Amino acid sequence: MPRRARVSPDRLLAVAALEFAERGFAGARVDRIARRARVNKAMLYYHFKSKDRLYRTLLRRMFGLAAARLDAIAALDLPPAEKIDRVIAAMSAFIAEYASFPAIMLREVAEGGAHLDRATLTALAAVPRAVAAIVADGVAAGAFRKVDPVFAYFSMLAPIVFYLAGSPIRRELSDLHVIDMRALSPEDFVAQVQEAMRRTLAPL
Amino acid sequence: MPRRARVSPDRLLAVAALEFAERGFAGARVDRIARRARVNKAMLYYHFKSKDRLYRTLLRRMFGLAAARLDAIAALDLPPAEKIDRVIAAMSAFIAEYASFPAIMLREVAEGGAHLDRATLTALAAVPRAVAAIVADGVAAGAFRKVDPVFAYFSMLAPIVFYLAGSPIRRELSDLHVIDMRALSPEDFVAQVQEAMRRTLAPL
DNA sequence: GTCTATACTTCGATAGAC
DNA sequence: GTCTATCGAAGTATAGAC
Repeated sequence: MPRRARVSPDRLLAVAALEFAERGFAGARVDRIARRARVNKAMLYYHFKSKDRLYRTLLRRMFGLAAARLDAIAALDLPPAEKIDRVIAAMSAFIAEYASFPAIMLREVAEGGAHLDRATLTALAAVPRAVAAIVADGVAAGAFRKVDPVFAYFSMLAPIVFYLAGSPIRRELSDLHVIDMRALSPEDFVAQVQEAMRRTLAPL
Repeated sequence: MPRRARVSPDRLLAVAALEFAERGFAGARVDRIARRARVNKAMLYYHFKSKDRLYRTLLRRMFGLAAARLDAIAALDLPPAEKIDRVIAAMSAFIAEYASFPAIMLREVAEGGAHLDRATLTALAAVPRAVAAIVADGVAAGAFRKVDPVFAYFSMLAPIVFYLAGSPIRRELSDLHVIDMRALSPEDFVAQVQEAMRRTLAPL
């Protein structure tokens, strides 16, 4: 066993996630990622070839993990309303584990997928696909009223992603006494999204 | 009257909005803004001093305009539910006029307000403040159930901003035949958000 | 106010030793 | 696999003529 673990690509990716979430693709600095991961910059290039490939590798993995969890929920034998509840909880839990996810997602949507290749876009698309499938099933079974699955996807995940990605700016606004939006806890927020989706999807 | 209008800061800002929306602050290129506006780069610096100040000027104006429209709605003598309906329609109309708004908003939330000064953050905060005030009034008057105003703000505006900012990536996904999410029109989307908010806020 | 030319800096990427 | 040193491209900003 080596005294010090060999440089693990996983750790590099975790550090890169922080940098890309905070600064975006263009604002991220390869030097800074290397320094934060305490590896040499040349090592980073040895493992990932280029900044682009590092970024795409990170996103493919992140979106793949998120989609896998949603697919697992979709495959359960549960009432559609219960699945939606779990999807919301699962995304919130996923973000608690991968705190960089919301900012990266916001940036990538704004970016229009500019730096992404087909494989990465496919991984990204698996997230709305999983949610839309659950909603479509619920509508077909009469458990939900006739809503568009894409609308339902946006109205449950956009608030969560937006709200959680917005923690830094809310803190900034509070610190400068511009406006205080800290009263609502993330847990309460998620619970309110669940309640809102029950009402939004209920038949009648 | 001069043959060619003098370089107007307004036109520079409109062009800058496109560039910042597409590429973000770090990805935006001053050269490119100048070229797209068909002015000399030195001219741009003459008017705005620096990239930072150009960016802040743009954001202050954009958020100021949006907040002014919401404040006007808040001041009307209407039932709270009707105001919420109008807020959603107004934001959608605002984005139709200023198409760069959603992407810039997404990026700035992800960025945590890094490039913003106090005046710009104040302008930005006026948007949630206006919405939260309407919701709080509605709750106090018993027209809405007891929801958190910040939650209500995110659940009505995040889907709209996210969905409209996402047009480029949805087109990209369609073109590559990854997933097709074009069935839902922006008008239908907005109408569904209005319906969802009615249900979310209804007493009981 | 408007332009050309350029100074100065930062960054992504690689060569080459070990 | 890991490091030091550095190259070349690209970017922000300004000096100075008109």
